[in-house]
Amino acid sequence: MGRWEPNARGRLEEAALALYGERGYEQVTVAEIAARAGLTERTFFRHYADKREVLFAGSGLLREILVKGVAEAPASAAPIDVVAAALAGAGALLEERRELARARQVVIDANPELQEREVVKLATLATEVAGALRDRGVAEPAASLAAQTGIAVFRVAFESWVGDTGRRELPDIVRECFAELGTLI
Amino acid sequence: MGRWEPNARGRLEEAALALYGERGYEQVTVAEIAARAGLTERTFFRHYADKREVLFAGSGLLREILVKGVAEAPASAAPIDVVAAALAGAGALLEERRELARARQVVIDANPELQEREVVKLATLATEVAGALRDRGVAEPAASLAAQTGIAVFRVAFESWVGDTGRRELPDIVRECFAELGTLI
DNA sequence: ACCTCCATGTCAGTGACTGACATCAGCCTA
DNA sequence: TAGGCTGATGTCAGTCACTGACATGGAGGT
Repeated sequence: MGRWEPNARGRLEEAALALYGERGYEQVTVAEIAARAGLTERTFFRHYADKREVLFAGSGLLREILVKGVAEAPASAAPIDVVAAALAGAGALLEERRELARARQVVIDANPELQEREVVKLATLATEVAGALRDRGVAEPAASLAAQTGIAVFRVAFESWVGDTGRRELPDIVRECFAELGTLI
Repeated sequence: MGRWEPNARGRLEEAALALYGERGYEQVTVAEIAARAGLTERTFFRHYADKREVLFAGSGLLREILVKGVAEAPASAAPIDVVAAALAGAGALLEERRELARARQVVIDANPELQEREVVKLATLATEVAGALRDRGVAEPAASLAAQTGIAVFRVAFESWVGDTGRRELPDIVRECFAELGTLI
């Protein structure tokens, strides 16, 4: 085995979520998170660019699923349907990690700085989905419009899912919201 | 007259935009902005919550125009059309301040932290537009969907306007993008 | 046995941001 | 007109996020 305990990143993420949940994001110092993970402050910043990022490590996986989902959709599908299907797939991932996703969201909803980062992550996802659509041959501004709109719909669906007590599953809610968008326009 | 030069906020905003433009956001300290405005660092933070916010003071005005536009739309109009019209009105405001808006956007586009804040401001606008729609009797999730979608369209239109060399006017571009969204869905 | 790698530790610094208290022109009131 | 109150600003000391430079020592290869 290694010189140090394995999975430093995982320990940092777990420690951060726990401490943020217990005392609130602002009341926790990076040094405390690192100490709880058995590491030093300096090491925290080698793994995460800043104090917020430790909560958003999972968004890379979401990105992969979305981009892959868009890329692998049947060539005949309309852009907005491609996006809707990919987002339903991403919803399935979150559905699997329901507990974690909710605990995380409670922390984020309690702090404006974290909300800021969350919104940015979603905007980044939209940009990347638009790029994946262009790779399929979708022209601008249709690609950006479909991607931005799709992410906007996903935000609404996610919010509903997190607030819900728990029967309905996220992929279903996503599909319902897209259907409702169709009736709006 | 007062004990100090008037319009401290205006001087701070002007100094910040100039310095950010000259040397880049990260290379400028708050103390330098304050000095250029003939003030101290502490006073800067009495006017703006943080170093970024000085670039976003105008978003309050945009908010008022949007919310007012939504509230005063004819009762018969469909939610998405109400949002489109309000956003075209907001576009007219930016069209008036074209020079300032462009200089500001150049600075923002050069720095991720500022992009972060910008995205948050837009998301906040979306939330407030949704609230204004609900005040008109629009139910959820239609209100949030129309608002989020509308802001998404506005982002696309604004981007096109800023990148454009200058003939087309923002309100027109906004209306065109909404039209194109209609053909997409 | 030696050497290189690399995740981590250590330490000193910069700069954003905050709380507590001081200052003092203008205004209000007696 | 004297005196007190207000509010925008200054001053100062402090915390903490974040960074650069250098040290350390197991693991794995040669």
